[in-house]
Amino acid sequence: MDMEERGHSEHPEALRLWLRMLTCTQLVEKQLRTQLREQFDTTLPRFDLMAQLERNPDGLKMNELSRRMMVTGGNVTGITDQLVAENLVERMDVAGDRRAYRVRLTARGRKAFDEMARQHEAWIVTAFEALSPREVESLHKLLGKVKQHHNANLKMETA
Amino acid sequence: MDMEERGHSEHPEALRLWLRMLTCTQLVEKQLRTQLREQFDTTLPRFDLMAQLERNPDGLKMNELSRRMMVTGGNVTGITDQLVAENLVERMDVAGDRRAYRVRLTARGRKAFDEMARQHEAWIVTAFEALSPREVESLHKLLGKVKQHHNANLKMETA
DNA sequence: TATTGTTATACTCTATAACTATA
DNA sequence: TATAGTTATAGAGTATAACAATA
Repeated sequence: MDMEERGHSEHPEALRLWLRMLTCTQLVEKQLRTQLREQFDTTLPRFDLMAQLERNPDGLKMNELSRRMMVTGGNVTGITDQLVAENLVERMDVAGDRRAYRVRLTARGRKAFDEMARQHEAWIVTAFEALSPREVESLHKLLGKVKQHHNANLKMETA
Repeated sequence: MDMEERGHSEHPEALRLWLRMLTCTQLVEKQLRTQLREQFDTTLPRFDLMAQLERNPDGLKMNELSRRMMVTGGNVTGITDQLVAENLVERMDVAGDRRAYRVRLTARGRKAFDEMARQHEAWIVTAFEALSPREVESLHKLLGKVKQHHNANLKMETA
């Protein structure tokens, strides 16, 4: 039927779960990309970067953006360049460190983002409307365990 | 902290859930890509294609692969070409339709895939080991609702 | 020396559309 | 005309590594 056919034939439960999770994420993500492109002529990474800045009105340094978006620095430079060219974000000097910038939304960027975010939220609500509030909470909690476990493992490797 | 900072400031529950789900998927997927590349010099789409064939020993037509992998036909051609060049899959003629092929694993491909699938399975089991069997089942079921709802919506649009 | 950020580059993945050949 | 598959192209998305400026 779809991606869930992937994997080894023994198909333990964790594998089945992963394939289904991947399918769901891809379904939603594909829809988001299409709609962001069609309705706002933008992309998911651009939306992500602006979303990070919306939550940090004082701006974020490039390396902070890089870490939060989980991509390498060079990519953040590229996306930021685009958004600066469209006057949606701006690079501010950081007092005391002439190497660094603080990137933040412009007034125009904030306005543009608010509009996109409203739509984005509606798309997401629709995508999960089959679940009751309790189920949404339950799913969120279970995924929290997965995430926490992953981060714990990362720390062990780094240490 | 990470991607979950994305989104509108009101952050209804569905949005929080989506951001967490996206984070989890990306964490696992990034790890899979890295390990597939380092240990087997391959990629996720190549692995996906072979996994589809492993579950269909008689092979699949190009358009069937395209649908199951959720990508367009041209891409399947490209990935198949690579795998054919490495003698991991082969294109068989379809009796009665000279336009179509049936793609299937070669003996070498099956052997290579089995090895990868074993590792892949172990990675996935590790990724979800924070969850009890009951929790895995619960997560699987909840995501099933999301998937089903999405497919139901698709059908309505098509009809 | 280490860090911040940029540049340059290359590759994977993807969609679109035009194309060939069969049906 | 419609379908199976390919080709060509363009763009998104990403990682790597070399680099400049500053700490």
